[in-house]
Amino acid sequence: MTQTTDSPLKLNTERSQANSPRLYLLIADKLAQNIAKGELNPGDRLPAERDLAQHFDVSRQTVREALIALEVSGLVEIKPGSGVYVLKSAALKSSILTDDAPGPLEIMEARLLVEGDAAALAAERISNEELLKLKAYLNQMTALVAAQKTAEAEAFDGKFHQLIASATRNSALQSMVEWLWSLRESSEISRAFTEKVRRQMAGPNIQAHEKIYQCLSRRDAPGAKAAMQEHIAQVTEAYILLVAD
Amino acid sequence: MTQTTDSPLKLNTERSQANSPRLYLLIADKLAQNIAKGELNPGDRLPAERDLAQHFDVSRQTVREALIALEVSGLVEIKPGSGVYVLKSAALKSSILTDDAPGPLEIMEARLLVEGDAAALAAERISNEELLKLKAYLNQMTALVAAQKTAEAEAFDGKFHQLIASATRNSALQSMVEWLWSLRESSEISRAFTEKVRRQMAGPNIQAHEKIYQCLSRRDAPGAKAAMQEHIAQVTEAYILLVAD
DNA sequence: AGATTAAATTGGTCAGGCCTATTGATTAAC
DNA sequence: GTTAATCAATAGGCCTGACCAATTTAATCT
Repeated sequence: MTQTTDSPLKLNTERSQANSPRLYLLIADKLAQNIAKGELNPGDRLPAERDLAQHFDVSRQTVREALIALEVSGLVEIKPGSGVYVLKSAALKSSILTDDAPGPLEIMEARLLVEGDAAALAAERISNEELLKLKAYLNQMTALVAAQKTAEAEAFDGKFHQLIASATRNSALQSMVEWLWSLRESSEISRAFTEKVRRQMAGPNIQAHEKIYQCLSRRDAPGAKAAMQEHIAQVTEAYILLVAD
Repeated sequence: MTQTTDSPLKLNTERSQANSPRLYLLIADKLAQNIAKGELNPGDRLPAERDLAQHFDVSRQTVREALIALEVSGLVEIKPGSGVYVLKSAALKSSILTDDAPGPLEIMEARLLVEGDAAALAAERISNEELLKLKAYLNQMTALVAAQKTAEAEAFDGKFHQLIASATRNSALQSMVEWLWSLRESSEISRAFTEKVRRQMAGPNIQAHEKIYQCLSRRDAPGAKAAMQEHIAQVTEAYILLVAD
């Protein structure tokens, strides 16, 4: 869970139709799965490049490329002369790749708590500049919703929440919000829920976001927290209603 | 902030000096800088691998590894048979990637909020079995502290907190607590922080953990939250005092 | 046993080669 | 003349085999 907005491994990008199953990506994927599956624990040293090459029946260069992909993704650390080691945070990062990702309700519950806290903190620390930016997002969101462009509107929804997290001046908090947001697309079931909600509600709730913005602009920490939690709780409610189908 | 010219890629993180200047990271860094500098605009195609190799006076494999690093970082897209293209979001990401790991105080602040919430949730959902396990951890921690084995005691400290997070029945929350805990070893400064606190305080604060356990055992959510936050605040306080040195 | 040194291991890089996919120009067909 | 098939140049994908530098481990010598 680094600051990079997208998922740790963007392996198999859009491979819907036998596109380019580049070998090193397959290898990287397999290794990542092994890490996520717990067969490789944090701190463990991976087999030597030469051994991996033999095991997967590929060249050493391909293995190297896979390992570099994993390193840049933050799953492993390559120590020249020593070996390749699984990082402690690897399990969390690779969890996005696997099916044991948190469910929609878990995500929403976590967001309720974390983003609530973040809103409260942000109310005390947000700058006027950021408030202006927030207002701008809100306006664009409003316009896009009015224009029925819900997809684009949701992009600003994300930016809105992310900016609040950023205003906490706490990068750890920011990363967590980012991560929770990214989880919406992490699993099949989450994607399905996001899609359903997207269809059900015609874009983000403008009033809810407006209320959050108002609280932040007057530096009302408890109010911001309450407004944020109310907002997320409302979305969660929509989730639950959809389950009834 | 350190005066080390932050590269767009988080490659070569916090190396004080000539640690492992792996060539492919240098190449990736240079290319990323060119992108960030605007010399390579989104949509542009990079020179061919063979040309880049000649330009940088390195082997083609090294260039390939650099390009793969850039691709995983989301800066470029590699189209087999066609070329390497700068992505639209490249400029944005190259600036985002510069930020480093959360600092000790950020970590503690995040823990204060997240673990506080987690404790409250856990109080409502923890099972008797888990309470027993928690008590067992507490006992072992106590014994180890008494025996001056602070290192082993801290291991149970971690287990204690992790079990509480687990008791929330929310895997997202659990992952975040796990991540925050792992961050203690993520950077040089955080390691130093952990080490200092470790030396200063003779092991985990038994009383604080006891209080948390008591609240959980009587299903007192607000109490558990308060106790947890008080505990973390106390550790943070200790750290701030140490900085005064 | 402890310190020192030598050997084995591991990642880093280079060289040259062959394959497949893409692309654009050439040519053939309509 | 326009379109379609063809072919060659170019791009990345992957392989073999080799050598270097850092690290680790084993052997050796106090």
